[in-house]
Amino acid sequence: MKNEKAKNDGVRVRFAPSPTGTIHIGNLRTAFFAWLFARNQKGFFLVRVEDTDRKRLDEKAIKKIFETLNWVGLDIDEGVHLDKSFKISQKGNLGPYIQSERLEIYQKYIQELFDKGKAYYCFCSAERLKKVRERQQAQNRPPMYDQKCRDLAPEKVQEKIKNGEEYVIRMKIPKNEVVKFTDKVFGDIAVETATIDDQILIKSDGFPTYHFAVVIDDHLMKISHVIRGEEWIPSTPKHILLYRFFEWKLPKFVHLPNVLGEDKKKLSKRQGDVSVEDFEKKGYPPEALLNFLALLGWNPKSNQEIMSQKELIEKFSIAGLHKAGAIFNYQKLDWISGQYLKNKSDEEILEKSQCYLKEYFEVDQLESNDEKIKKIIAVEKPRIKKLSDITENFGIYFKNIEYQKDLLKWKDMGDADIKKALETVSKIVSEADLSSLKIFQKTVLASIGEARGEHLWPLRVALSGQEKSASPFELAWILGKKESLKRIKTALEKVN
RNA sequence: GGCCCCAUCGUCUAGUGGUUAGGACACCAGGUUUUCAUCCUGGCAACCGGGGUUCGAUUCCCCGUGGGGUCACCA
Repeated sequence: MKNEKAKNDGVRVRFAPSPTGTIHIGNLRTAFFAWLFARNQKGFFLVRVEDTDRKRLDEKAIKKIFETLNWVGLDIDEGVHLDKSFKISQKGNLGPYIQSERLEIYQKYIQELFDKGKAYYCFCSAERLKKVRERQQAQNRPPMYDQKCRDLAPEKVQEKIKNGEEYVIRMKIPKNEVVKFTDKVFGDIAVETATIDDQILIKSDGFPTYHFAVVIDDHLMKISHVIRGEEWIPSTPKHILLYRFFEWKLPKFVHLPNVLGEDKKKLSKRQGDVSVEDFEKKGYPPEALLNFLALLGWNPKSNQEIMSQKELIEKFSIAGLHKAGAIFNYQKLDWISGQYLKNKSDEEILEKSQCYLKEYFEVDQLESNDEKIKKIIAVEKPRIKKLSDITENFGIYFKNIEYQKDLLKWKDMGDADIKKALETVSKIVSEADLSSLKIFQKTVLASIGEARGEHLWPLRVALSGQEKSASPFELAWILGKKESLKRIKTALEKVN
């Protein structure tokens, strides 16, 4: 092993995705912060799969989730991951790390709760529960379980079970207590138990709910810091009560402020692309996405915003976390992404753009245009924000261009002036060496002397047909002498 | 509705009991020997409101307002 540095066993954090869909951009941020914290502290980053919702389970989701994790490059120390042959596998001594494989464990601990008188069977039907809630809401009271089964006589319970009645197992929330805890981000939080529902721990299908499984697993897997979204703050007291019932040591709680959409609501599908896959498809470099995400709700206490992963790890600290929710700003993402792209080699961009190129070209076209595409990348690089932008201007280079004659006009030039300018540049191009962009540019500039705009503008329009484009030198360099001369000729025909 | 949380430029944020309230994105203007992009320079732009504590509050406390989250056999 290369990593001979001793790890800090005191810091163990986990990312616990649910295989009900793809990874949400907000979840990725949570995972990234957990990962940064683990790496900063030389601790452990684990991944656990929370697949206790059998109804919403999506078999394909698991694979996708781990492919996404792979794409962004968050390496794990323990738990579930994709092995070298891209198969889902697990590593570590405290497994299994997939909750559906831990059912006996939950059984054991629910029994302990029964023994301690902290849990009870509940036979209430879903319909009854719904009615109770509706009645409460009609009275403007908080919807809560009315505790009908909480004090059922043991004989009665046995009888119902014997009769095959369906049941769930609920936790007995103590009455008239105040649960207090200190969140590393939000500070002290206190909640009265009277406002906490008798939470279901085991569902009628025998699977645990999140609230139960998360406490058992976090404890058994020696999680030191529970890092998750702020939407979990209201249920944290339930978890704390469970820790108390079991007499287990509490982990530290680190709740992260939400990532919001433009409407200031928790980012969701309604606001556009929220799946990490969407950003991958658009060609945002993963490092750029991560860099952007890191800046949402956290700041490095310096003015530097573009940071390598190494710098991010060095600078990360929970103290730098902000409390207020942060709106996801696409313009800033684009700027950061553009910064990363600008610093990439042409070769890397070419390699990573293959999927977009294949979308644009037939296979044989792709090969024959190889040299030209490389030149386009060199020229368009500072113009793109994400890799999928690369084919956006391909029309100029690979298709016939169309434009109005007037576009050729620079300032107050007349047709005769344009004609003269085009004839001049045509001659220059026909005699120039186009193999080197630099030399070509020098040659042209030297030939036209002071009269730049009146030569370069018509030339550029003749070559691009666009109001905005790369420089005429770059265009000619990409198009080649033959095509360039042909386009200039076409332009001349317009003014003749 | 109950409970919980939050509040600095449009957005992401820094910051302090006394500052010209700082940076970044976006936007605007100028420059970078034609346009666009890149790059550089400059500009616009914020402490939610009311009380209190204090010599002095954007900062500390209270109330209000606004926003958000949560109250499932989903996580």
